[in-house]
Amino acid sequence: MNALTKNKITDNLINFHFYSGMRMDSIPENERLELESQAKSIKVSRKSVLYTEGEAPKGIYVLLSGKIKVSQLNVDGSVQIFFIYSTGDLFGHRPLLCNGKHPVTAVALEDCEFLFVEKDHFMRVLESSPRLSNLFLQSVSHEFTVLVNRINIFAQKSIKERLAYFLLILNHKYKLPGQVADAAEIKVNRSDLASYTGTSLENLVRTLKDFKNKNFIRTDGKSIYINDFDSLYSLTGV
Amino acid sequence: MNALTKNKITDNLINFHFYSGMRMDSIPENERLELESQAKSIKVSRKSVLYTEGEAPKGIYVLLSGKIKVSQLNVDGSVQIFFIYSTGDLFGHRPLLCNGKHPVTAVALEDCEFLFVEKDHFMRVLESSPRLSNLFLQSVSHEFTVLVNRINIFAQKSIKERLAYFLLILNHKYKLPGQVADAAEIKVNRSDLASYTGTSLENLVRTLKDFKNKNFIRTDGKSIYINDFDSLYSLTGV
DNA sequence: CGCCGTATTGAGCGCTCTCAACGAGGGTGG
DNA sequence: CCACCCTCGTTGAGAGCGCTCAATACGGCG
Repeated sequence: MNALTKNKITDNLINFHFYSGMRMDSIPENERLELESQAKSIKVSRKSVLYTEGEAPKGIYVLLSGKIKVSQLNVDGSVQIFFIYSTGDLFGHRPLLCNGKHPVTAVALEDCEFLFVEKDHFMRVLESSPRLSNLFLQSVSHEFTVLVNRINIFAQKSIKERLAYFLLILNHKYKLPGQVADAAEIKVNRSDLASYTGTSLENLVRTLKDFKNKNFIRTDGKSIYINDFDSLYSLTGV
Repeated sequence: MNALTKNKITDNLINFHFYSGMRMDSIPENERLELESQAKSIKVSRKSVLYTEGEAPKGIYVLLSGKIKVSQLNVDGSVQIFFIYSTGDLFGHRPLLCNGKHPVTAVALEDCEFLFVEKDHFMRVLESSPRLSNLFLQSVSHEFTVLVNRINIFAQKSIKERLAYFLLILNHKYKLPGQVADAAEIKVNRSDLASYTGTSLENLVRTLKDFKNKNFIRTDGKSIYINDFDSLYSLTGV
C-alpha cells in the first residue's frame, strides 16, 4: 500500500468512523489538572463491571491502561458492543451532560487502570470553564457524525463488509503506544467480535476464515493481525 | 391499550429512541429572539435539496412547516434515511459545532418553509451565551444515546421489528399540531420507508402487508395509519 | 488425565435480497 | 374524452446470505 492510500484510509476512518471521542490529552492543562486533582486512580480486573445500563452515572472515567467494552443486552439475550475504549479515552461523561441514565454497560476486557472523577467535581469544573464545555460540545457533535455513519454500516452492509470495517477500527485501538508497525495484535475473543460486528459467533468465525484464506488477515492463537489494509478498506465500501 | 402501557411506550420511545434533538421552542427567549432577528424565512418545494453530504455547513435550519428527510447515499446506490424532521425541529447545527462537513443530505419531502440562520450569526450568539451552549451540549449528548440505541436496532433486529419501530417513530412525526387522536396519517412513500427501515422496497411492502393482515396498521392509498400501538411496540422488543 | 471455556466446522432452514412482471393512478397530449 | 406514459405500489419466484442447532477440536488448568 502506498502512502497516499494509507492516509486516505486513516483520514476517512479516524475522522468519520472511528474517532474515540474525548481524550484526556486534548483537555487544556488548567482544566485537566483541576480534574486530576480530585481524581481517584482505580484498578480493576478483567470482567469487572464499571457501570450498567439504566444506572445513574456517578462520574467520568479516563482509561490509563487496559481495554473497556461498552455494550447493551437485548431481551432475547443478544449483546451489541458499541465501543472498545483504550488508553487515554475519556468516557462515561455523556449521560452526565444530559442528565440521563447510562444507556450502556461498561465492562473491562482486560485488567484495567483508570482515573475516576466524581460527578459533582466534574460538573463544577465544566461549569467554570466555557472552554472545556465547548470542547465537549465539539467532541459530542463530532461523535454524532461517527454514529450516523455507523448506522449506515449496520443498515446497509453485509457481515463481510462490517467485519472488515470493525477490524480496521480495532487495529487502531490495539496499537501499542509508539508502535510503528501498521498491524496491531487484536486481542478480542470471537464472541465479542461477533457482538461488535452484529452477527452470530459461527458466522463471524466463518467470515474470519474467509479473510484468512484471502490473506487479508492472519491469526496466531486467538489474536488477529491485519495483513492487507487496502483490501479490507475497499471491502468496507466507505 | 390502557393508559399505563401507552405512557410506557411514549416514555421509552420519545426519550431514548425518538427525540428530535433541538427544537426552537426549547431555546430561552433572549437567545431565540437574537437568532430570529437575523433569520431568513425560506420556502422550498418538494424534492428541493437543502444541503448535500460533504458540503461545508452554511447555517442552521428551523422547520416551520413540511417535512425534511436526512439521508446518505452509498456507492452501490442504496440510500439510508436517518431522520425525518417536522415542524419545530432545529437541524444542521452539529457540523457547525464541530467544524465539520455535512455528513448527510437534507431533502424536502413536501413543500417546506423554514428559518435559516447564517453560520456566523449563529456562532456569535452561541459564543455569547453559555446557557445556549450548554443547551446544545445537553441536546447532542442526549442524541448520542438515541443513536446508540438505534445502532442496536439495526445490528440486532429483523426487518419486521425495525419496521414496527420506525412506524411508531413516524407516527409521532406525522401527528398534526394539537392532534388528539393517537394515529397520525403517515405520508411516506414506500421507497423512503424502505430506506428508513434499511431494507428493500419489495421486502418493505411485504412486511407492511403482513402488518395489515394482522390488523396492526391500515392503509388508505399511500398513507399508513397505526391501529395497534401495543402490538407494534412489543414487536420492537425495546 | 479430565474438565471447561473457546474456537471451528457442518447441515439445514428461513429471512431477505434480486430480478421480473404486473397493476393502479395521475398527468399529459392528441 | 380517450390513449398513452410515467411513477409508484404490489406480487411472484428463486437464489444466497446469515441464522440456529449440533457436533467436534483445541488449549489452559486443576
